[in-house]
Amino acid sequence: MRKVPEAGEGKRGEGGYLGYLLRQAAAAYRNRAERALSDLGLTQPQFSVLTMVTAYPGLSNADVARLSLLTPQTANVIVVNLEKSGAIRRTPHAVHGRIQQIEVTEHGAALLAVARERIQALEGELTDDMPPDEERIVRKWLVGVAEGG
Amino acid sequence: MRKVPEAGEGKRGEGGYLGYLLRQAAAAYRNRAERALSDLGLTQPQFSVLTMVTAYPGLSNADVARLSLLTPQTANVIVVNLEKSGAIRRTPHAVHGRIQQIEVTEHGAALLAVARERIQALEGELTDDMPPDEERIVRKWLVGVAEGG
DNA sequence: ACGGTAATATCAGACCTCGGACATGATATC
DNA sequence: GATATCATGTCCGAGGTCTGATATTACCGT
Repeated sequence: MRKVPEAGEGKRGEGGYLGYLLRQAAAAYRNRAERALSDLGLTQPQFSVLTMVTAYPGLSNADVARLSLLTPQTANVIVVNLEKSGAIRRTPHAVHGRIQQIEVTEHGAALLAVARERIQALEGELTDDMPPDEERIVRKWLVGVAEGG
Repeated sequence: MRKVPEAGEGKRGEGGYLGYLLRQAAAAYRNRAERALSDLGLTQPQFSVLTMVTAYPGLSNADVARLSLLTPQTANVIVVNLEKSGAIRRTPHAVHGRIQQIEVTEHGAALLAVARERIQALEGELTDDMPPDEERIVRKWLVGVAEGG
């Protein structure tokens, strides 16, 4: 056979590109999250938007996009899929004719309650064997990267 | 107006879900990377695969999938797009009739040379104002998450 | 030699994500 | 009041990522 490194090794160990490690870590966590939510028919972004809309009822699609740091198009896809599955409802704004206000349905609230528990369990695994000061360092770094620093 | 948190704030500050922070950090970095490579017609995953194939010529699509921790289908999409743009070439394996071996073209090598510099500049920004021991903590955490721990 | 198992490539469908484009409605400027 | 500007929602296209499914080819045990 050819001499090829092991899966996950090569340039992908702790010495590789940080951007590469970041992408793989995010993909791996996303996989776990979606597997944990698959029987609920929820994806990770849908869980995220559902959480947000529950916390702040009446958001518009554009609001969701801004809060999620997503584009309006992307937010729209997620919102449409959540609406299709009956987790949320959209009604035209009373005053501003063009705005569609988003509300969580009872079905959506029930879904979120179950999903939240599972995600929090996964969250715990992320910091299981890590001292609090290290977790603080990781959080600070992630926020810094997200903000573009 | 309604009382709605600022973009990037709310549950998304340093106190929010780690999984959420991870997803946003990865998305933000990916955006920066793709903007840096956009005039080359390369995406972040394409850069990644191109780097890998350059390091280990003759890989098959299945090899790339294993090394990247991706599914063969996903790897195929990236490889097909790289082939379409002329950065790589696929030739049937001399012995194993079904395997398609991947090679970097001269065009691809030139592309990679330019792209690598830009990505390394971005890499530097990721650790700019961070002491080495913190970087080590972050790297260790990312690898742990990617490995499913 | 044969038949089962594994590996490879690939098709189809779904979702997330972006950039570009456009129409409509709200607001500000003159 | 007319016009410019901006916000909103939405359509289209491209790329990446997954599951599920299928055809072909290589390998191996009997």
